[in-house]
Amino acid sequence: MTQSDRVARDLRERVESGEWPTGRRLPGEHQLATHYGVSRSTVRTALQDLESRGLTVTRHGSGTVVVATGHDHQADIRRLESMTETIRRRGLEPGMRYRSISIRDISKEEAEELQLSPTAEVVEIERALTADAEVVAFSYDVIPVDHLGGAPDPSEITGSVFALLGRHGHHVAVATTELHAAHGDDIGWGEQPENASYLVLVQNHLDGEGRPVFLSSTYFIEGRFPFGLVRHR
Amino acid sequence: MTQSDRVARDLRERVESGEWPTGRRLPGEHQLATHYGVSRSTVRTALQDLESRGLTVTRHGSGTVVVATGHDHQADIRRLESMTETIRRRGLEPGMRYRSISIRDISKEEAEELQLSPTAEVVEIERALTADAEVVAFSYDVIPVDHLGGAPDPSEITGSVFALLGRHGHHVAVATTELHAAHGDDIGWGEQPENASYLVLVQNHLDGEGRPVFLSSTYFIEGRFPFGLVRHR
DNA sequence: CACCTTTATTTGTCTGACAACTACGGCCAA
DNA sequence: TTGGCCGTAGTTGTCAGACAAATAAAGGTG
Repeated sequence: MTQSDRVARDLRERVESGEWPTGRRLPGEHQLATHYGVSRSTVRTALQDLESRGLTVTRHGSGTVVVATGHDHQADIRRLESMTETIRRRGLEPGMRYRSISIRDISKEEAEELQLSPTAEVVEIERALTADAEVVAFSYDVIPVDHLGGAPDPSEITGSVFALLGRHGHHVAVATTELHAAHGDDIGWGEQPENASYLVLVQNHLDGEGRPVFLSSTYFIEGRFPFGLVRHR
Repeated sequence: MTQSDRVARDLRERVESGEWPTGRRLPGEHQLATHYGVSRSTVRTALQDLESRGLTVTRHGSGTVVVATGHDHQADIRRLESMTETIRRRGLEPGMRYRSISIRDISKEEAEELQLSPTAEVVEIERALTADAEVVAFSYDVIPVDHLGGAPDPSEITGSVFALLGRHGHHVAVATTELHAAHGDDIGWGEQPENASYLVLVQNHLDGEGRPVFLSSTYFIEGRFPFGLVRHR
C-alpha cells in the first residue's frame, strides 16, 4: 500500500460520499498535495487512478471534474475480486453449494490456455454461488492439480478459489475475460429459474508474472446480480 | 494529445505486437525515458496507462511485467467509442439500417436520467448495426431534441450518434453502463436469428462535465461480436 | 543445504521550476 | 448593446535531479 494508494482511496471515498457531486471541480493538485501532506506527483498518480476508474476527467489547464460518483451498488466488472468479496461488499451473505468436485485429464484447449502439458490433471469444481441463500450464479472452475500441491483433499476445497490458491503460493493478479450471453435450462441445476438468461464470464486468471493459474466460466442469472462499469475514452 | 499519450500508445503497440511476450519484463523507466527522449515522470504516466488497461503489472523494486498482450481482436468493453469506430477497428465495414426515427414526449424515467424537464421532447432512433453487411446488434437511442438545436432534420441523422452530437457541441466523455443478458424473438426485427441470446449495454452518456447527453440500449447478438476485457485488482 | 548479509537494480516519492493550456474579465470597436 | 480581442491568473503537463524503499541476485557462513 503506497502513499498514492492511500490518497486515491480517500479521494474515491470522498467522491462516492457525494462531497463533490457530479459536475463539480475538485481542488487543484497543489491544494490537494498540501491537504494530504504529500507531493504533487503523488496526488497526480492518485488522480490518474480515479480517472482510470472513470470517476473523473482531468483536462490540461482546466482541472479535474467528477463525471460519475460510482456509488451505485452495482459490481464494477473491471475490478477483479473473488465472488465472495463481491457479494459481501454489497451487504449480502455469500455462500456456495457444491455440485461436484472431480479430478480428470486436462482437455487439449485447457492445456493450451493454461500452458501445461496435455497429460496434466485438473480439478473441476461445479458449484452454485448464493447471496443471502438465493442462487445468483453457477460456476465451473478448472484448476491444475499441480498448483494445489498434487494432493487435492476435497475437504480443503471450501470458500474462495482465490484464497485456496493463495495458500499454495499462487496469487491471482489479473484475469483475461470474455463476455457472453446464454439462456436455456441446460445451464445450472437445482433451483435455477425456467428458461432464464445468463451473463457469462469466461476467464483465464493470471498471476503477477503473467502465468496462467486457473480457468473459470461463471453464469450469472440475469436480474439477480447487476453488473456495471464506467466506460471512457 | 500529450507526450505521455504518445509514449503510452507506442508502448501499447509494442506490447500488442509481441515485442515483449506475456511474462516478460519491460525495460526500466530510466531506460525507456532515454529511449523516448522524455523524462521519467512522463514514462511513468504512460506505464500507469498500460497498467490501468490491464496489460501490465508494475511492482515496487521489481519492475513492470506484461500480463496480457491484449491483441486478441475482441472489443475492449471499457473503452468508450462509437460502434462505427469499434467495427472499423476490427477491420470490418460498419453500416446501419434505420427502422424508425421518431419524436415523442420524454418518459418520467428518461427525464430523471437525463436531468431534464418532464415536458421535454426526445428523438428516438431504432436501428440495426451491421459489420460487413451482417447484423451484429440492435440499438435504441434516446436524444433530447434540445441537444440537436431543436430542429431534428431526419436527413442529418446519419452515421455515428457521437459525431451527430459533436456537431452540436456535445462531446461524450464517459458512459455509465449496466450489463444485462436477454433472449427472445421480441428483440430486434428483420433478420435476427431465432431465439437468440443478447448481451445488453444500457448506457447513459455524459460529457466532460458530467452532464447527461443521451441514453442508449444496445443488444449485441451473441457470438457475432465478442467483447473482452482484462480485470485486475 | 539453509540462512543471513551485501550489493546492484528498480520503482516510489520529493522538491522546485518552467511550459502549455484554459477560463475569465476588461477593453475596444462595430 | 454586442461581439471579438487581449492580457492575466490559475491549472495541468513536463522536466531535472535527488533520495527512500523494495526487490532480486550473488556471495558468505553456520
